[in-house]
Amino acid sequence: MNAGRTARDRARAELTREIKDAARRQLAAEGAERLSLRAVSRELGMVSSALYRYFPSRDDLLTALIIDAYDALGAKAEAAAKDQDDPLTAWLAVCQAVRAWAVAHPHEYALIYGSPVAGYKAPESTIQPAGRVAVVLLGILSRAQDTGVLVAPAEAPEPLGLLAEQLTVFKEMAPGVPPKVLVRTVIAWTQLFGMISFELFGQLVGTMDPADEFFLQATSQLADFIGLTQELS
Amino acid sequence: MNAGRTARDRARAELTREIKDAARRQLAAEGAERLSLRAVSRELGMVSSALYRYFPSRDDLLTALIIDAYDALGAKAEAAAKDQDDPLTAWLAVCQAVRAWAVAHPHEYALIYGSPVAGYKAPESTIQPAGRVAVVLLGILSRAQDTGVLVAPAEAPEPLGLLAEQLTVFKEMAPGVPPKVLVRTVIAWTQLFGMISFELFGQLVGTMDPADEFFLQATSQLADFIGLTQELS
DNA sequence: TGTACATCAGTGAACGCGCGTTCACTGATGTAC
DNA sequence: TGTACATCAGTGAACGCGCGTTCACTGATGTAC
Repeated sequence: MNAGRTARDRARAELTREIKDAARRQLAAEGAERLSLRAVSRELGMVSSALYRYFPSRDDLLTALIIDAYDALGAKAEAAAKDQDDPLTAWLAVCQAVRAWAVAHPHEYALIYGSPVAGYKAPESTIQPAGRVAVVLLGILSRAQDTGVLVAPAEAPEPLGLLAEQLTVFKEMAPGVPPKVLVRTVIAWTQLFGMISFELFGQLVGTMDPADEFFLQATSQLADFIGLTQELS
Repeated sequence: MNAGRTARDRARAELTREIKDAARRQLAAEGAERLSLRAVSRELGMVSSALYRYFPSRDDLLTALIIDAYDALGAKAEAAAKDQDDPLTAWLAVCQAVRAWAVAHPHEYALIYGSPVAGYKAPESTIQPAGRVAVVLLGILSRAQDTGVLVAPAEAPEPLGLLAEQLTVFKEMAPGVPPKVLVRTVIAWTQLFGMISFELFGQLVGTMDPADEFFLQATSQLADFIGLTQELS
């Protein structure tokens, strides 16, 4: 049926996609700061004002790219988690998947996890896609808890006060997981992206570069840190 | 005497400083991408071409700002370390100092630890200042080793292969510290900046923001992770 | 101490560039009857 | 099925802006004798 989908609608959807693709190519080549509507329109053989039929401003195009980037990364993370039954293996697979995507799309990674773009204020619509990787990680924890392979480290301190309150969101997403493990998960989460940022932004050059072994070692130790143990088979 | 220091020399040194200060103010207000020679010259009441007597290009001005930022941060870290005898306390103090500087100078932080500036290639002269914080952290480890408060965690795996080789640089800077502790130190190092970047770049909004307690908790656990124990008094 | 020359700082105009956004327009596509 | 009107996509010109960098210049500061 395709109810109500006219040729115009289809053309519009396709061109919207083409614009985003061209913008993404520029992003990959030049970085977010250099992304310009005029250059995108040039690549598409259109006049620059025509883009305003599709995106009301440069910022809106940026927002679309940001959401797409979060979604692309989130999808990779979700796929990696789904392929693995064992939580520990899943954890490592997700970390690898996140890094692999980042290495393959450094400018898109920088767009979402690097310094904020000058003069750009991320709208609310980016919040949900931004959380997808965290949701995946918490899901793994939750599963580990259910299957009994999550062994809360005895030496981890119990979070108190504000810190305990701030965990509320995570508690709902990973019910049953002890608060002290949740704190460590947040630590591991920041660690994961910290390493990737250091690698991509050149801080490891001269030391841990290439970072493959270091990354594997670090994410393994992190899994241990949060209490993910080997499945008893 | 001031041998050979003419009035011209002094004027030159002062104006160079004023240019950098004005540039830093713009950096703080607008971010690195928006930093422009013309705006700097305007603020100083000079004509834009006059700046070329001081910096041969915009990139050279950027390089100067980058080096200054690394040096400012490095100085804070060194000062924090020097004020503390106990390695564990020193570790926490350095982490706090690094974060405090970053929070106070978010755009300078972004300049050195955020996404690379488009079209800018950092020259070699930035490498040494960039390493100062790492040197401080390794120094603390070294001191802890000497005073016997460094207890290498039994469960930490021994690094092998490439990873072990990549530690060479660190081994020289912290002689005697076991390789497996060095690996964890690098992990902690990336963790430190990962958390700060997440905080400054807005990834913690809605969860761990404000991050004071989380940061303190995380850096404490990191100290434990690398094997820094309480001084026996 | 005084003079002649060299060095340097800052000026002002110009070059050539790219950008985001607006606006009145033409022609094609869609909708209601 | 055909017609009348409304909606939309894309054009082309223009506005107003800011940028980095070059260059020939004038006047002040420094140096050698």
